[in-house]
Amino acid sequence: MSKPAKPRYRQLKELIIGQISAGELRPRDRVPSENELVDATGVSRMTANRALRELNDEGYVERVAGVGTFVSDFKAVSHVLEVRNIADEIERRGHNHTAIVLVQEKSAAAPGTARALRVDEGTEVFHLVLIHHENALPIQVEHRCVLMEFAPDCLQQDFTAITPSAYLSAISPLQEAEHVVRAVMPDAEIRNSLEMGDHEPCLLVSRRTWAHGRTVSFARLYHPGSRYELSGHYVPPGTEAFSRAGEYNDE
Amino acid sequence: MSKPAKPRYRQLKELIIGQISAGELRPRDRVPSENELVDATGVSRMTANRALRELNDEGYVERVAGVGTFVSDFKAVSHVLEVRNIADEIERRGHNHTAIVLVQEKSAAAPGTARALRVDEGTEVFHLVLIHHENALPIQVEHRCVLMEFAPDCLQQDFTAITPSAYLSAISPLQEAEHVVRAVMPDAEIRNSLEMGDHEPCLLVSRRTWAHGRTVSFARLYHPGSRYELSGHYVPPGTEAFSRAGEYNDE
DNA sequence: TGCACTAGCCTGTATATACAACCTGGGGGG
DNA sequence: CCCCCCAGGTTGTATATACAGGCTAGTGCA
Repeated sequence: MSKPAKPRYRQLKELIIGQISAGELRPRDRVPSENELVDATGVSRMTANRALRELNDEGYVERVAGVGTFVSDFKAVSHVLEVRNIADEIERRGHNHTAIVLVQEKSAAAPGTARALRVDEGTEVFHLVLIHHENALPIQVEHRCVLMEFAPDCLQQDFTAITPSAYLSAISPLQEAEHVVRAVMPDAEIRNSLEMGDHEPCLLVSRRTWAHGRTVSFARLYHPGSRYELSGHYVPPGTEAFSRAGEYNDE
Repeated sequence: MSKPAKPRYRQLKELIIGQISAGELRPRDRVPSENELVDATGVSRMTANRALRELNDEGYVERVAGVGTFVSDFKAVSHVLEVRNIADEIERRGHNHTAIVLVQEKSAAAPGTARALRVDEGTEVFHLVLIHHENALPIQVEHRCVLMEFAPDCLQQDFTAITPSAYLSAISPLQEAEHVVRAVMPDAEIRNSLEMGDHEPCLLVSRRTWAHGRTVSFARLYHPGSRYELSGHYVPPGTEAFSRAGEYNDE
């Protein structure tokens, strides 16, 4: 008994997603046009159109009438849980971003990290610790572990020039991301690094990213509670955007 | 000079969204079938199909082959920033939810609240304060302000039986939502309500919701940092789901 | 009464065709 | 040399048509 047989527009979508995942199509590359897909696969143009249109709606590609279809940068894929690059975020606010690298080494994965990355405890991974500054004020401590096979030249990178997040996006097409947000009290090291007062809480974002179905990286991002917030809003498609939230304290 | 004229499938979508927003079509109501739309508006069935299909993709409606198209509940609209109903969330974990109502009154909006709701300072609004428990352990303090015109019978509701979030969803189709997440230290009242230790931080979620383009409600949701986390992950459509994150601490 | 089957409506997909709008590059005129 | 304009490729939309598959209600038979 044969399977229900996936519809052809779906097969086309998966073909293209597969090429993006495999790295054959990289961000900003041109995707075959509708007519080229028609010639190559024998479907009708409306079917190719539907495949590309849905890939566009889902953020995989961006289409420009009269020009063509191009692979998106990952950030465009996810307006769900945006994979924030702290440097972009700061620059979008018109501020200046700088970073200090505290640790950049190969070391054995600690138990929690090993579980997060789904590797055996003690597996060697790249370990990074950075402090990110916004206008000279520390805004994030980044503890990151990266699987060695995905970024063999990790120790040679200058992470004051390009953030680990941007570096990983560049070398590997990120496909899945998971965030867990918690409020925690920082230990002395984090508190010092972020120049925080006593009894001031941290917003801790734990982020795992995947590519090709495998975990690539696990990061713990600590932010001073008094200087950082996460925000997001949902606007149904077709509605006009509205202004962002500010601070709303009643005292 | 006339406008570019929106495409007809878009007009159709907006027509139906409008009827949902206006309450003419309520959740679980049947939406006209493709052929009915063809007869009513003169478009071709493919055009009606595209309108309904996109409304389905966007979560406004749900379609069942052979049966029809039906208006969704709001929760399905946003898998972007899910509008969490704490009671549903707790029940999904298989736990027991109870709530205590501390305040349920009409009062003047404080400055920050007035700004968040975009009303004049001192405007009378409904003010609610609840403590939500998960298996008898306090998990959330909810400070909520609701515009009176949207919920005139707010003072008569029994919010131990139905959460304010569910109540508001039921009386008005929520369309836009905004969340801001911060780590803060609780004041004594919150700390007591949540049975928290000293120097333990709170995860504060500020949420505004809109309907019909107007702000409906503004809520501050305080959670004990040691017992609560927010999580979300992005998986591109077509990929198999993967297991959720747990706790990853290295000490 | 109760069961099986079918007619009919609904959505899902696929195709061929047509025209509009957009963008780029190149050729021709000033 | 520069600018304008147009040809051709590309996406965006609309339509008519066709067939497949899911679901329901009602018919009719046992």
